[in-house]
Amino acid sequence: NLHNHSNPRRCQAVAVALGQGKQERVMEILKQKIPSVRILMGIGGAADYVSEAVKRAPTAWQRLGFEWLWRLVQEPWRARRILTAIIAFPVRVAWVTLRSGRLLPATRRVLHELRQHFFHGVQPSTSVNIETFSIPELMSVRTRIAPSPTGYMHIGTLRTVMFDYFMARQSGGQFVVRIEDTDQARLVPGALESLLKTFQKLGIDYDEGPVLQADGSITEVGDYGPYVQSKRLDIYKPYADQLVKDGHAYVCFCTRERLEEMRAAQTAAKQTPKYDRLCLKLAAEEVARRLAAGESHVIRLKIPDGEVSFDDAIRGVIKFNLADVDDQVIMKSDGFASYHLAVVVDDHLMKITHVLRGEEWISSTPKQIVLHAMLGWTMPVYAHVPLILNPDRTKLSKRKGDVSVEGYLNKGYLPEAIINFISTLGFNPTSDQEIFTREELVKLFDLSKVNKGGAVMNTEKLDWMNHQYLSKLSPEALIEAAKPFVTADIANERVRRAILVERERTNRLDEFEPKLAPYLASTPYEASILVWKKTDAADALKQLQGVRTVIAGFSAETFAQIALLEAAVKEYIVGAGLSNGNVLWPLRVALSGAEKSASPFECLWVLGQAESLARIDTAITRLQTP
RNA sequence: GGCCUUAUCGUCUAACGGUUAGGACAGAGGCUUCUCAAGCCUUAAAUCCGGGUUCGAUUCCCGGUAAGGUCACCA
Repeated sequence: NLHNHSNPRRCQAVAVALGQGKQERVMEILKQKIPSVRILMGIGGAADYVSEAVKRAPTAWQRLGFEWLWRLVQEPWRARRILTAIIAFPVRVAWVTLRSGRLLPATRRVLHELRQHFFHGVQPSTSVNIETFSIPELMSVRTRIAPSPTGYMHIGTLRTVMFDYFMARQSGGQFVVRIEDTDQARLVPGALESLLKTFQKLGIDYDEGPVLQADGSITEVGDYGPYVQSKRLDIYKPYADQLVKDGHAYVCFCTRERLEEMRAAQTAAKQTPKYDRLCLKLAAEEVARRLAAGESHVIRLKIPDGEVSFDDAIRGVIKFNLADVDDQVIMKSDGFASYHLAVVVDDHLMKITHVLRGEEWISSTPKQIVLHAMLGWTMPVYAHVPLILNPDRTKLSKRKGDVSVEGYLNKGYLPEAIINFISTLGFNPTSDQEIFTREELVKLFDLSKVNKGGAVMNTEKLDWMNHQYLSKLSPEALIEAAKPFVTADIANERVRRAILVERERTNRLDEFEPKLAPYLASTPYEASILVWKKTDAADALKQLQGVRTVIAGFSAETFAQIALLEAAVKEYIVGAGLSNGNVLWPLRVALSGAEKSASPFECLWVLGQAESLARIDTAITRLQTP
């Protein structure tokens, strides 16, 4: 039994009266299948309290904490269970406490309740509203993302995708991709392909939906297709007709002009724009006649009176007065279902259990609740995730920053970094960890821990995170990742080494291109920068000449490793009784041509012996010719 | 304007009534060092305001304020 399963935040597992040892087994299964379930404690006899199969002790007994004694007297056959609860359980808690050296949250809670009970006479909390669900049903979490193909994937969509993905993967359920393209006017050619390609680039796999093949064609996988709404047109119509037949919806012939005028008048009168139900008054014969005449029409939902509420998995209960809800169009005059009908029908037919979507959808939820009620369907769990914001705290827009996932990919952010960053925007399962593997997120994701407030997209932090991921890449993986971002030939050993050396100073892959140039061709520089701050030009010249002879004598083996080069150069410095700065500064500048650069040893390694000597010679010439 | 939602350092967040309000990014300072970067250490920085409930409120309740979302034959 799960307390209030529709809201995971308040979802607590209570395993009940299945017999000795079986409660633990149920807890175990629950914990395995639904990691978000929090198990507080299990005490024998809970089911009896819940079902009120036992008569509670008189209040005085309860207050004094002797209910167990009362029950023992009343129901001696329950002695074993009651004694287990009052003796064995505390003993076990004490044992766990001693062993771990700290109070478990559940224990703290119980102690708190006991103190409240004894010192303040507060009644212990009791469970209410128990609903029963079978475990297999809980296991089959099905989430979906339903983008409309109007361009690239929005960064906010990606976050919802990740949350959907985590929920499905952690429960062994399915993640479905469905394309919502019922608005023919907004179709963008190629947008669907681009969207699916982004899924591939990010390495996000889904169980059902359209899949982009290597040859560019699109095929579908899954048993609940088609997964593109424009291919499901005939599926919606019968439901709309049924709603009309049942009196839940009606035909409307109002022209767009009339609707516009009506709204203008309502706005002028400071009323909320809402359809005035003119066509609801039409006689059945007239409707039939005008329909037969082929008059352009839509079908509107007849929103009933009253209130609806739903339990949002992130926000808790949200209530609406249906008087504020407009009679929504569910079938458009072109014969296409509108969004509201299509989602409800599709989510139902595709057996979606959890609907995760952006906060902007909250106000359209009542329409969908009404639709569910009219069609006699049970509602999925709704979770409205917060918006991603511009630095000025308005809804993220193209004008104020990059909103497309492609855009971030093209700037050289690694897929895993983008995913890590976006998944932990508005959600963090820990108090001090920032970098999470995808597996960790799958395991730790918890809808009830998702923040309610919108979050500003902080690209500086994304840069930092990308740098973290970049520095963890293997040399081969780094070069592979950098390949699309550099124009130089990646097969060139010098290019490869330069990338490896420069990664320390790189946040994004697109920063490599300008950094590679100085390694490929020497750049002009002022001779004065060859001189270290603590010395003069004469010394710089002398040190360069000295170190040049040493480097000229290095073997190919020495040039194969940075560490060997460093050891060899430093051996020379120490042996000749010189100091690091006097030698290394001019050497480094001679090699890199810049005041700020990688270490001289790294430069030697990248450039190789011949090029290094050539650059040192150039520097020497510079110092000699004033 | 109606309805709905939200509110912890500049930013992202942690703290399920008891913490000196924790971490991260960005900032400042230091160590290291041939420079840069990285790394390490230190530092500054927050519970929107007002009531209530409570021995005790960032946390629960109410009221303000501010911000955002939404009010289509778009999704």
